[in-house]
Amino acid sequence: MSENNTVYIIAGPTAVGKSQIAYELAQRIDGEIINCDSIQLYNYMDIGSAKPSKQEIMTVPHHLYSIVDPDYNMTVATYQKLALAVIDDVLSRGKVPIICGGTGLYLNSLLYDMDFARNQGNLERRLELEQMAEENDNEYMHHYLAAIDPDAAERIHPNNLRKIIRAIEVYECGYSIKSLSECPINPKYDFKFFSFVMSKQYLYERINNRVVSLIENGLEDEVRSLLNMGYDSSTPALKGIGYKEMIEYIEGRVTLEEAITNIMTNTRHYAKRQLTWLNRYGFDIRFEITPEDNLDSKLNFILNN
RNA sequence: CGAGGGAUUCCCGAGUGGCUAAAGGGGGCGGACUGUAAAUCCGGUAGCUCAGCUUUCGAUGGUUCGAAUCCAUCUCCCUCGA
Repeated sequence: MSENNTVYIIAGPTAVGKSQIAYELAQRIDGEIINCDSIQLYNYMDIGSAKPSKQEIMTVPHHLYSIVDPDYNMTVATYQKLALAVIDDVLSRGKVPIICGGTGLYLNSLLYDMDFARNQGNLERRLELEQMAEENDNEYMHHYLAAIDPDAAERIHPNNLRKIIRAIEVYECGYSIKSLSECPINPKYDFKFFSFVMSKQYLYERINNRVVSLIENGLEDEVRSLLNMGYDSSTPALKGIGYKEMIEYIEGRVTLEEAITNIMTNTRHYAKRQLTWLNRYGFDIRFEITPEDNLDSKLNFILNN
């Protein structure tokens, strides 16, 4: 319908207020929001993952929120496929896609022309390799990788078992793990990539407040009901921040107080990793939010860039 | 009041005469990252004019060539007994 291929991206660390910005932006530019948060993809995990409210979801179309159950084996490749399809669908209807979320790798899968189809891997083989890693040490596994795929081995730290195993798995499927630097930007879209950051002090204050409100909003009940559904700490999604700590509390291994401080600490760590990740881009349009900024100042910034 | 135990770097916690600015963990700080990514992993972390010097192991004084480690006194904490 239109040859406009503009895709907005609202990125930033957890708790900077991305969802709200995306929501307001969508209303101004007739946009539709596409989730780029690995945990918000899951059903029944609304409070802990701080999903947009039902009210917001009813007002503006939100895509890829609550689309799989907590035990679903999600991967970037799947996410990429789903998200690209949604982007194209939104564009085809003449609306503006607004990607919102803080999962860096998932964001990369849209921003860059990453071809996951060629790097498949093999789950069964992965289990064998994990077994092999248990019987040997990290160094052994790293040597093993170095023998077959020296380039990958050079890029992966000897202690990063998970990545070593993945690289071996991929190599045995006839491919090689690539480095992001080999990947061009996805030429199909015209990205307007905004990242919102904050001073550590301000961000951490917001994180702490948010954790308190998650608890007040019923995080414990949400986690209990997930456990009642049969999910447990081994379920992939329940390893998310807020969930794993609450499970420890519910199982009596820590006090509520401890669980809360653990959630705060882990969220801060996560936010720091996100900030580090964002620094890699260099082509994002960055807005440093201060306590004095209101929604309008953020929106005007986006609309004027 | 009597008998024991303890005070260690931001926190927890090893260390019982030199190899100790002090293990390990946590936190804080920085970083990496193409199929679990809210994951996984890495590096620093007393100060300085930084291969050298200065300050640090409750406080003060002592023994010793040399002390977080031994001795004395003091302060605070814990346990048991009155």
